[in-house]
Amino acid sequence: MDIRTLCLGILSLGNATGYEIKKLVGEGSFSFFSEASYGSIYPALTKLTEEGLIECKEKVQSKRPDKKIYSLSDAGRKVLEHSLQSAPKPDKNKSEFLAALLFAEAVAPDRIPDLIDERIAHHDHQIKQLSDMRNQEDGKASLFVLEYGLAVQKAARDYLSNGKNRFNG
Amino acid sequence: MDIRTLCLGILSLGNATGYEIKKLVGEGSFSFFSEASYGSIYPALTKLTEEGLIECKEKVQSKRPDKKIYSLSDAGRKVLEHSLQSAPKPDKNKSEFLAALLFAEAVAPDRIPDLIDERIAHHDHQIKQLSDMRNQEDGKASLFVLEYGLAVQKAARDYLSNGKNRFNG
DNA sequence: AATTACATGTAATCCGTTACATGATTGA
DNA sequence: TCAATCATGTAACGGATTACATGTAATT
Repeated sequence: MDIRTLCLGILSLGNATGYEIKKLVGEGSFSFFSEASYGSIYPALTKLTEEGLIECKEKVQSKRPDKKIYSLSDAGRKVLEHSLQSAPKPDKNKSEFLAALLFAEAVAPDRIPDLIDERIAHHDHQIKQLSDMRNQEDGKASLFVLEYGLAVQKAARDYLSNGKNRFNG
Repeated sequence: MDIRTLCLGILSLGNATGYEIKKLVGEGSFSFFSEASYGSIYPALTKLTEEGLIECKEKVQSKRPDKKIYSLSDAGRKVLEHSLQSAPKPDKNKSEFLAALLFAEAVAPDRIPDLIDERIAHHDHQIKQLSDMRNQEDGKASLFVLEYGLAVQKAARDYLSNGKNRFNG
């Protein structure tokens, strides 16, 4: 999924500014399965507007910088709908943790228990974040996706805490 | 983790050619948490050799193209060891499936059950692959990582099959 | 007093994939 | 006979991040 479709999709859930989109993919409900930086979001929004797939309303603010609130147009909705007809491409998961764990066996085995403990803490943190978000989610799919994330995080944490003793002795 | 560290790490587990490294990250035990193409692997191996972090033995073959078998040098081992001391960077997970699921609610809700069924089939396939690999794994960490993958895949599949009915009615 | 949040945008740079180039051998 | 496997490598291209540029206001 390219950045353009990502923007269309996020806007299908509600109007937003570039800044807000960045927050969503950087820390919010999208952050555990997507990512993007300002350097890709802003140009994408400009281009989508030129193409008529989204619309832009400028909102002048006094105590804050002016905003550009984007919304999905009918044309954009159709394009998004069309994109969703084809099968999603397989996930891309890059995990330095798993790589480090694997490589540590040969060159730094003492490091493994720490690596796992830090990871468990990390999962706990993620689980807490997602749990907190759950109370704020609205849509069915939105909740479903968030709980998918929760289920995966919990499984990972449980696997690690049950299995870490393999490296203690 | 950059491509260089990835190569060092893979070579820490055993000697390999560029071709074999590509197979490992593309289909093998690494494929579910890492990725790389020939276009990045071969130049990386050349450069690591120039830097003395890996060594290269050319093996002339008659019925097959000649091979370059790479192995980790002592210097390379130290560099790898050092890399593993710092905390691994957080995972990067890109899932078109989750994005599609989320976006489908607004523009193509009828598509959701299919999306989920295809995903369950995909998880089943992955689980089978990983289970098959499990019997061939050797190292402790190698098995541990593979089973981590299995645990996560199973949790995802179970979550989806238990929850998909939310979108049927 | 200093940092974070708000808010947008561009240019340089990095990094990696895709496509190209080559060619024998084996299995379907 | 045709596709896939084995095997290495480069060049063009694309896409995204990082850093830069700017400035107010709220928070710590």
